[in-house]
Amino acid sequence: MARPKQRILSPTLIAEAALRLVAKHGDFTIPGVAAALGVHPSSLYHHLPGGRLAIVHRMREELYAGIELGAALDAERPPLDRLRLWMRAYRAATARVPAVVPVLVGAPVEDARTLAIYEALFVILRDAGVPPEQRVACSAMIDAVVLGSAVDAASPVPLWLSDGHPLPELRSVAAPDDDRDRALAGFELAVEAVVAAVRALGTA
Amino acid sequence: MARPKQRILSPTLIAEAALRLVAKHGDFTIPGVAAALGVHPSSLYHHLPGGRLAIVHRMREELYAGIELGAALDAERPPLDRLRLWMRAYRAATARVPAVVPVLVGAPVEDARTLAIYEALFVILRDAGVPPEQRVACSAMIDAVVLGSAVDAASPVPLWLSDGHPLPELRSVAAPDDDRDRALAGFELAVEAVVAAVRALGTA
DNA sequence: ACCTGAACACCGTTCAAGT
DNA sequence: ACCTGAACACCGTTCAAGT
Repeated sequence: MARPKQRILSPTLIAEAALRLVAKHGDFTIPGVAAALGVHPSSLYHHLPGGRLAIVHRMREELYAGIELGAALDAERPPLDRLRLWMRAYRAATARVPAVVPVLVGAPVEDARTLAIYEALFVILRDAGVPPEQRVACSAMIDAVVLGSAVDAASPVPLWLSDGHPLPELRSVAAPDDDRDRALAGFELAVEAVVAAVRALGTA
Repeated sequence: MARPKQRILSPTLIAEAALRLVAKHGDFTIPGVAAALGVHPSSLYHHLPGGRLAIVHRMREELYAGIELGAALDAERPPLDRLRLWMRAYRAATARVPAVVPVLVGAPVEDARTLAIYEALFVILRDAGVPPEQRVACSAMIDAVVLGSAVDAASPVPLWLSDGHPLPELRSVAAPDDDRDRALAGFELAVEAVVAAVRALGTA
């Protein structure tokens, strides 16, 4: 059975399997992905010769494939509205598999799909009047807020809050936060903070 | 030479060696740390029985040992001023070894030193009038901004900006940004955005 | 073209053995 | 108490061999 009758692998299948593993265990391994697909580890290299890094690239592409930029690209809308839409869409896509963020951080953005998303952000920043020299720093801030919020929404109460520490203020907030809505509220708060910062940059 | 005349290892030495490796190569390994200290990998386990995770905990502690909270704890000062000081101190400490952020993200905060830093943040948020249910989300936002900025300040121009992509807005900002000052300006911008958000939360 | 199976270098961890 | 050295399970990757 050296060669099967019909294809049993593809870059997409590999990336999806890896995403499932990350969603379940917080990380993935080559043998793990292979096992999930009923195949030997070395088989993966025929479809993604770049090895582990190539898989990570594909995971990002897969994750952001479903993103709906639509209205965020509409030049008729006010730029700050488009910024809100962009942040929400990006966050929602990330929040589907929040555990993937630490995995993605290790690899640079290279795929066309994700680059197009950032291109849209830079168009928005331009239209909002942000000076060119500030746009990279600005996008980094936005990135941090969006990815940070996505991770936060999925993580349970931080460990340092869960048992009796001698730090009164940390303890006092330990009780709540099983709530998904609250994380979302935190995100919307951050969105408005970012919008205010961008507005300030655009009018200065 | 099964046992040396005088101690050649300690948790602090191990953590410092690991930090140096991360600063240089972006990551560390147990054999790497051992080699840097002129010792065998298994020796490390006598000082940090928790293995790799314990080393990461110690690295965080070491990194934040030098942090100067001072004025950020001064109850006389306006809370929002203290928030600014807190963010700058936290960011400066992180920026000493920015490459460590991806390593730290993988391990929960458990050491007393770092917990005390977060305790201070929660005191500031309380004094600023942020309702208890919002404080965790709020601290996550602040975390994302601070750590994101620290990483950003040390990374070169993003890869996706460095060569000719067919994405005009991304290309148009490719030129600048060898500058450390600009990243700092981006951070100060983020600080003011966060301060505005916290102020809004505190007065609502 | 596509999967197997053996092989290699490497990492994290354990543990008996030395002093 | 503290370091050695051998050992084990595991991971990422390569490559000749099969169909």
